[in-house]
Amino acid sequence: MSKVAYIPSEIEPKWQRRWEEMGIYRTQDDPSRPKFYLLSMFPYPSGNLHTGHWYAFAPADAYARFMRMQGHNVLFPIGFDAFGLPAENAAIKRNVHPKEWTYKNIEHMRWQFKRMGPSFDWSREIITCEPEYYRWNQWFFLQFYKRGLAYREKAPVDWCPTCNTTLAREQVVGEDRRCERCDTPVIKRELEQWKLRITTYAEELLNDIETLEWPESIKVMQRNWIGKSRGATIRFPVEGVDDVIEVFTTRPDTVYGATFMVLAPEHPLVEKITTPEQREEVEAYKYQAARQSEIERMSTEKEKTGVFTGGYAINPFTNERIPIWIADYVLMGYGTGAIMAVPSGDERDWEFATTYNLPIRIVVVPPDWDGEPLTAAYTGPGKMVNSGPLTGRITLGKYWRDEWNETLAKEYGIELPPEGEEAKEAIIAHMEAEDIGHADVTYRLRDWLISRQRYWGTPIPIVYCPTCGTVPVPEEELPITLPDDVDFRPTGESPLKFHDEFRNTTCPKCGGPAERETDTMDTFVDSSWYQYRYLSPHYDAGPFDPSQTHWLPVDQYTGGAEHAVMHLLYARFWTKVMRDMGMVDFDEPFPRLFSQGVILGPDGQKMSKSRGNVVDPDALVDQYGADTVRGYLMFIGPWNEGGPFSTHGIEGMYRFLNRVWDMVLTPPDVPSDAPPSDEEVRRLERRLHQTIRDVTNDLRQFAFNTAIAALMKFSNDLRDLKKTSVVNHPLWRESLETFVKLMAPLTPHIAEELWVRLGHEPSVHTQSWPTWDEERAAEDVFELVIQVNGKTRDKITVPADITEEEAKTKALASPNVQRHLDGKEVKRVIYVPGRLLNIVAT
RNA sequence: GGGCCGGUGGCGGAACGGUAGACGCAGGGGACUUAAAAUCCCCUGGGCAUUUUGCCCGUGUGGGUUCGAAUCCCACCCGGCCCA
Repeated sequence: MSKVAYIPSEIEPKWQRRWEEMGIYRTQDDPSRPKFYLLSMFPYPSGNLHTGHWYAFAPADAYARFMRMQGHNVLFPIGFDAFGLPAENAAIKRNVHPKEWTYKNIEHMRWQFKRMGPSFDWSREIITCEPEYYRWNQWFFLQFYKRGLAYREKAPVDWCPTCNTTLAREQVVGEDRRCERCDTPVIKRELEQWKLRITTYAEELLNDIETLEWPESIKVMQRNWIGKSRGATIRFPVEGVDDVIEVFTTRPDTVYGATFMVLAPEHPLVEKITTPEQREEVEAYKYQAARQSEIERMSTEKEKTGVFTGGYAINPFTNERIPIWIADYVLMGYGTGAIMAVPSGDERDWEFATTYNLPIRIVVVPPDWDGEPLTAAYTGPGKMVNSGPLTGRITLGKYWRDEWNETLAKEYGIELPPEGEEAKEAIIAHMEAEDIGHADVTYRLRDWLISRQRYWGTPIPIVYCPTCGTVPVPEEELPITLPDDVDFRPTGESPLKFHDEFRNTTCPKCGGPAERETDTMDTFVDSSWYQYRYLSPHYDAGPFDPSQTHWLPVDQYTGGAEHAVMHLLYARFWTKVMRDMGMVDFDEPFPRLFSQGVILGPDGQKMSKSRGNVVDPDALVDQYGADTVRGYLMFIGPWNEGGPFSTHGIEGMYRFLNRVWDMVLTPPDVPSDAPPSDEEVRRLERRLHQTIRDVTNDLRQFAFNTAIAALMKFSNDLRDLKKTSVVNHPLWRESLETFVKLMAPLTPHIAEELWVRLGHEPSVHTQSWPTWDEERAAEDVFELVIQVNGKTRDKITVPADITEEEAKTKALASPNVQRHLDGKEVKRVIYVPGRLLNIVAT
């Protein structure tokens, strides 16, 4: 008997071509089926679709195919996040135009994608560097501007004095923060920058997190990133200067312990306050602080440094003179850029006070305080001391009334004071009455700085006119297109700055000569709304066709955890603004998010060229075919966990597909007149229905690994049964066909080929998903585990419908059970139907 | 320092509070072959005992809850990620 060999390189390209010709993945409106919008984060066109991309897209594709077979009208689009720095670096280093570089990469990646056999609707492809796409970035910018959500202000940026340009964060390298191009130490510089007012939505962005079906870890990251703090803003008069320092504190209750103040080095009042004697020292400190990143400045590991300005403030509660210092652990961008320092109630202030010998006054003591001096800051709840009218009150410390619970009460031995009596509540009421300060909330979240001094991005549609000032470009003039004929300078400065034709324009308002903004937009703008563009990628009357909104919102979003904060937060913000503009009627763009894990090299380390552990999917496709690669990646383990790629393990998947091929196509070696036994038919039927059930339930929850295991197990059973006369029963063929349908989402090419070779018309992918019958899946017997005192002493096969009484009788009849019960008295018997019987005896 | 996630055979990993180790890899034995590869069949957590029936240990560590814990609770150790 001749066997047909499984040769993926012959069947895969064939089906990829046929599917495209047949247009089976072209998504059309179809009110008869429930819609399902599945989106995977689109890739940056780096030029190579690596294993990580496969790990992101292959399982997502399997899910798309599964949902389609389950009767959904699935929208599963793809595109490229095509603006960004690498293209520009290639231009500078290798003298290729960013556009050329980008499109060549896209072309190659399309080819790589198609070899994976994904069911993308390519007709909806979007490329963000196309004017027809970024035109709408500009349009959105203008709407934001109109609504006061886009504004320009001076903002500190990393600046390289040699290259004479600002640097993106990733271009600043090393611990001592040098320019990646010329190795010059980078400094902070103030530049006029465009920002989007995401902070307006801080509270909503925070509150709506709880409505999202997202991985808990990502939700936590977003909450932390937004970083809401409750407290109070207090005004401290400055001695000898007609000015006040506003501070935000989360611990207004400790104000009587404020023994000095600290300003951020960039604080505008520093100039005014600094005395002539201190000036030189202050200036030197400001310079070195400007060189550090915020992460370094905020690090608790780092020793606290600072200098005295020579100035004094008045504590409005104690009327004491307290010295004003500057220190880099205070950031200008957070709160008011100034703090009241309470060493006894804040760890960093304690450290600073100790270093510079500043006074420490205890104002809160633990409930069980023994009167000994404290050796560290105490931030917990306790009793107020040395605090004027607050003395003797209870403070909840860093907690607020609504965060307080019994566990905390027990832990600290503190009873919740009546409303308004707690120290923080009392002092806030007092300062509001005296007009010294007020209750306040701050967020760690800052406005989104979108200006980039780069060429390869969306031009910001603004014109600067000497007469009219800042003028938005009228919508009808969009898009402002990027000129192609630009010179890239080795200094890295944006070529737009030197492109006269682009830069020089006329004022839309007065018609006089004016200059265009030459900054371009952060590429996170492109990805903040791309999910809407897929609805109508070439629509030219708006970002998307309003008649297509029935697809929204995205039903399932998938992507890597590296976008947990920035992209996902910006996209949420964008959608909320669009909602307020009346463009969409929901609050969240991605109600459900699945975050895939990271695929590691065979050594368990992150894949990288330097480690030499990179697995090349193209080579694997050549060797085993795409189905094997897809199947293996899904089989490794839970999708959200990632894991090491085993070059041995993939062999197992290849062998499995070969066995399936052989099982379906090689005729059984059983006489065709042998009658099948009822028992064998029943066994086949049971396993068939169990497998449909298991695979379906697994795929529903992205458990691709166990879905494949269930298929493997069934194929093992089928190959056993193939040796029996059950192959002469019609159920045999039905089982093979069902098997092929069940594997279709996971390994689409081999499934299609087998489907057709079984005598059907293509495509298996348009078939409906098999259903199971719980009764047919049911076992008629099970193995009853008999335990004595929780230890398994026997296992007996019993009918599924055995009664508790019968089970007990049989259990007690077991010799091994009797042996273990010898001399003991049976106290009780626990019976778990279908599982076990536990005899408790003493 | 805080938060989140994880720790199960030689390896990747399974396991509604109910037989720990499904499925696969690697390994061992056998069949087929002149031989090898491929393929097929069997075995494979550790230990003890053994003719079988069997017994003990075992899911990072130590406690707890429970008839019963990989699973729930507490403390700790280790690894990863995020925030400081």
